[in-house]
Amino acid sequence: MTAKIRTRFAPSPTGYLHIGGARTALFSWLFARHNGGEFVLRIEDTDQQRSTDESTKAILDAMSWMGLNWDEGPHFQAQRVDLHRQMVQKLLEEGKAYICTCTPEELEIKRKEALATGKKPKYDGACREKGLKKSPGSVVRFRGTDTGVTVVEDLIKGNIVFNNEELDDLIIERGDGYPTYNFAVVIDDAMMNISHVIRGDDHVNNTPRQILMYQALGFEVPKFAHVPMILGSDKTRLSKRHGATSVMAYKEMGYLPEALVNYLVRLSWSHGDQEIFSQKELIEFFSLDAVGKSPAVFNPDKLLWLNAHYIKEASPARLAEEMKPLWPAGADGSDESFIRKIIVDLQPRAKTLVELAQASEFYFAVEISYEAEAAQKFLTPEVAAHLKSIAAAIPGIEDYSKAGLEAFLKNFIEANGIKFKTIAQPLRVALTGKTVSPGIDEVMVTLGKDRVAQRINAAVDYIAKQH
RNA sequence: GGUCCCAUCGUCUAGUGGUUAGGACGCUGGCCUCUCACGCCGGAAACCGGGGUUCAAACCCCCGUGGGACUACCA
Repeated sequence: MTAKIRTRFAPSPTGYLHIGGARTALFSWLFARHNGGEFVLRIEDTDQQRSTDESTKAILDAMSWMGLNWDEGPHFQAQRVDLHRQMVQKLLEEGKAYICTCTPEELEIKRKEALATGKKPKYDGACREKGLKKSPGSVVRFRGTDTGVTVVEDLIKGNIVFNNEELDDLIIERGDGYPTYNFAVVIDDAMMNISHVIRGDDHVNNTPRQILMYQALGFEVPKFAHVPMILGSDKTRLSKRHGATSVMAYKEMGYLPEALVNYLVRLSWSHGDQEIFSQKELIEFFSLDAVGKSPAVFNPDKLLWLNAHYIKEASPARLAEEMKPLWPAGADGSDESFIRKIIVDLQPRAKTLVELAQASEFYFAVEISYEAEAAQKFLTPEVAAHLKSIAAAIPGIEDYSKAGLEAFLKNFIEANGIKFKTIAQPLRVALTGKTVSPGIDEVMVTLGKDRVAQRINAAVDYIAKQH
């Protein structure tokens, strides 16, 4: 029997959850779920300077919002330093690591020199054979090998071969006594029995050194899968310059989590020609075999399209819930059936929840303010009489439904010998103040008899005043 | 500079030796129509270049070119 599949997401709490990190987390989560394995969350907070509790919370919130639930954790790496130090000690005792007293300044000078003379800017091994003892500010380095090769058997990229001589003697314990990332990550992944390390491919160059450490420590080497990065429109690493990169920023802009998830999963992953995936389908279909090797450019337009799709598909009840904090200031959200109708009217037209909220303003308005051009063009004396009689007839309509209203309007134009076009826009402006809105009948049903009659009469008054 | 990775429409991608190179976003023509959306129908749009291998290469190999990552006492 093979060991249980365990994946992890290990963000460092130095900011918000980034789109790229979220996609990596999503793949990791899907892989675990698809295989009936476990997904663990570990916060890599060994950088005491930059890590904050606020960031940790923000990352957890974003994960939850996206529905990426974890089975274990969050573990905090900083709480495990005793363990890390024990392992450092073990390597030291076995001669697989050594003390180094080179200062960052010295190293920086050597690096620059090497670069200037066209040599490799790697650690020169100055302290390697000195057999130094621990001293204030000294660091511990992992002793590498100068011969042989290390091959990374990557589940996405295939085998990658590294010459060991290219690999630095990495610092594994810093001057402040804290472990460095490359060491802590190995210890933690090994001790947490992570079977598959799924992470961004910016880590591939670290992997051979990590493999050497697994071996030095006598740990089993996990499987690796390095997922390609997400790039901005100019094909450089996605950053703020390309727009919002924080997951929660998309929530605030009115995106549904399933839209973001669906969008992100299709970056470097595909399942034939399918574009729309439910979470269930994702878990069913996801496979690392179908993850591509090349980086993907983040395309906000497609994400927006997916969001519009999911808004259309969402149940009005669900949207009513999502919309609660978003309605325009002063809007009365207590009338549930009114809210529901507004949502149904606007659903096919809104690309984001924020857009839906903006488009809803006229429904709630106590008094309609007309767009100047709209009023000038459509609220004219010619249509005043028609509007007046429609307003007068509203209370008497028995079947006040979309169908009933259609019949009423049809009847009305025929009786008056006019085209529907003659009164459509004037009615729209009277009811909404704008020339663009959901269908007249839909708006009338949603607004209800009283508001409709009142608004049309207000328009009639307006016309009288203007002319 | 060194090491490593990558390369099909503008973008996300399907494709694993023989296809009219398919789908999606965006763009665009039309239909629907009370406006705007939605929806439907149609269109333009790609195999980075050069060498091989082969009867046959988008697919395999090599070399270029281009892009990216890493090269910290960050993760």
